[in-house]
Amino acid sequence: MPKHSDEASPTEAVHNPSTIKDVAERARVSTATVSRVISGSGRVSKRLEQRVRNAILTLDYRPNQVARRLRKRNTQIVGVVISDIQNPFFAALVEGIDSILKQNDYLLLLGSSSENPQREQQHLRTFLSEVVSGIIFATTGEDTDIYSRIQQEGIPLVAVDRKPGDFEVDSVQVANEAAASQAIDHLVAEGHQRIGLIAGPSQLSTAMQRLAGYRCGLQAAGLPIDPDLIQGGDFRQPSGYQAMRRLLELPRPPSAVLVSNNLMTLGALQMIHERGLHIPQEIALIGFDDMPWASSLRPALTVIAQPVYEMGVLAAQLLLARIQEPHKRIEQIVLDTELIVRASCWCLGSQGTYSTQAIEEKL
Amino acid sequence: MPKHSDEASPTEAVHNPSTIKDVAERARVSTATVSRVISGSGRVSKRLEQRVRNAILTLDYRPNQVARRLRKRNTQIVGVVISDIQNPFFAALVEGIDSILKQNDYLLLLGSSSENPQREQQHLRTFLSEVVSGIIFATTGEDTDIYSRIQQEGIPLVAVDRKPGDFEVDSVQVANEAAASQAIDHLVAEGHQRIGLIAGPSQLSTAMQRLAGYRCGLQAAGLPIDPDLIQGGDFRQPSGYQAMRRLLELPRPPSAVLVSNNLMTLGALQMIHERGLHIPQEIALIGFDDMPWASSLRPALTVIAQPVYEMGVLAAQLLLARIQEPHKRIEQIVLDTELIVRASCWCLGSQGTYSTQAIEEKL
DNA sequence: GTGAAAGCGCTAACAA
DNA sequence: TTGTTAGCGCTTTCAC
Repeated sequence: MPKHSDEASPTEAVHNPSTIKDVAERARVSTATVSRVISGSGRVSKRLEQRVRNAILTLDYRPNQVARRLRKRNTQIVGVVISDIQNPFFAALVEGIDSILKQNDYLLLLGSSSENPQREQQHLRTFLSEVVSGIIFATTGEDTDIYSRIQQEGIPLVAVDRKPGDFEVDSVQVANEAAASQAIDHLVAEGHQRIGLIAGPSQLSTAMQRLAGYRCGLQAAGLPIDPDLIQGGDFRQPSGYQAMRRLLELPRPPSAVLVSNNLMTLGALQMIHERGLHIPQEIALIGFDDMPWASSLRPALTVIAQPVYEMGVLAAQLLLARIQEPHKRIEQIVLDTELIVRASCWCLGSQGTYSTQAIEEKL
Repeated sequence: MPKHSDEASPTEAVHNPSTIKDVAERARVSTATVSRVISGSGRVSKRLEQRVRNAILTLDYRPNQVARRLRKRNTQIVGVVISDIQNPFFAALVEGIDSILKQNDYLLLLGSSSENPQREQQHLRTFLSEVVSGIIFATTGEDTDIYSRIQQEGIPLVAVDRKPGDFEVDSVQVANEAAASQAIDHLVAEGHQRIGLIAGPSQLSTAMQRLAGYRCGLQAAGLPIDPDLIQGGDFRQPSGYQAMRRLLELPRPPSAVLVSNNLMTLGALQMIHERGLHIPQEIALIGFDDMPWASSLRPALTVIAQPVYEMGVLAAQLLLARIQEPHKRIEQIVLDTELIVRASCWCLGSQGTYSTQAIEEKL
């Protein structure tokens, strides 16, 4: 008697993966039952369930996510646009996001904008075409239009790291202004009077907030704000190099410099080394973002550490929460930074009296 | 007379994106025609095409990729498994891959294995469920079984950076052995006699090839191979730190060390600084992989630079070629590295007689 | 508890 | 050149 209608070659299957129908036939049940077993929803008798599981195993069946996604309302895909995955900051951010998404069986689709609004838009369009369940973005800072349009279409959105201007979204960022002003405080306490800033592009909230913090810190210390001491960059390495050059070529160069992001710090270091200047004796340095290499430098770099990974985690959690509950109140999370004092920010005056070793990060 | 059967509210659409059917109705054509216009395949009269394009514009229609993917044979998704996106090496690799995929309208799905075969397998299963068109992988080095199974299912595969043992696949890697032995040659030429190696995990082809190159280089110079001078690491930063410690604590420590990868170099540097040793006078150093921070170090780091981005590009091209032509001959690409001599590898004897500036990378 | 059947949005035969 | 139609593999009413 027929065991089961095992049409087609049973073991020879070369390419076509088995489908839910194959499983159903082999287990002598309907596809609906197979689906129920897989998803765990709906009651299925032990007996049938076992038959289905066996069939799945012997056929090495893997549900086709593409088909499932088409059928279901929620695609379980999240789009993430950042500026550059080669920047360790964003790499860590993405890992944080991914850890949460993975836990919740979401897929992460990544797009790099290279700080180019056009590319950013293109990625967003791709995401919409992929019918993502939500989007996390570090805006390039130009138009908030596209975001509000996306939001109006009912697609959950979370801004991370940077805040788009006047636009109301769930967001996770860092207390940039406080961070920068704290760094200035520290430098002032070390005796520095002429403190330079390598600033970032004006369309980025982070850059502007850090600039504000710099100003604020100087004012609090009763120090003048000398526009010459503020040199702009674009958050990339070469611009840090150039900006540091301009600072060093000033008639009265600064004795300490705060750099607004990690890549520009690298550039600034290069310039300092090229000039043969000694850190921190001739020029003290504080950078934004702690990086794996910061403590391998000599002298080790004092940095404003951001809880990057955590930002990613929170952003993802915020997004998932919004997906679950589209009309919940908007949340704006602001995280604190930590000034990690290493060796690059002493100043001549206080040298020796100040033990950086003691304060050294307890990593 | 009816302009067109514009059922449902025209402008109020809140969430549901418009479908190909909406476009078809608005343009008073069949969905097939719309499809033809979108894909550019099949002849469509100018008149209808214009109507369709108008409809697409006014409805802000975006094709649903999920549906399209289900229907088409080729999903145009490529899965990529690497060990860690936070490692700049892999970040650059992924960018290289992505650049080609993007050009060809492929989507990149990323998975990090963290050098954990289990996680690698899990990502591969995900890829299969997503019905990817192909997979690019930097193997964790354990089982080649799963890969041959995937290959047998007819899914194109490309190995990148690392080669899985005895398994025949398209691959892109670097001439690791030659690279390491070249570095040793250089150190020997600088007068070093005791040269240490911080090696990598034995299951990775890259680590083994670099070890072989180290041995080969010493032998070529007629130097003995002292097992004490070979300290193992796991390609992560802390293990480089530990390994360097073991080397420095040797009764007769090395005067120069070659480190098998970038992260361990960072760890090694930390240890060297902690001991207050001077590079290169007291210990010379050459690292694998050039990194943005390598030239911001003081002294700038001598490295074996790998054409990482290019590796990614080639891997992606190989994969696309294999997708197009599944039965073409297997290609194994091996790229050359470049020893970039900076300041970390002089030795006392030759100091001053050797101009690293001149050889400095012409970046 | 289980199955039949409709259909997610799209493409690709096949007709006309 | 254009339209009709049949699914891609899955989930989900809706009956039984």
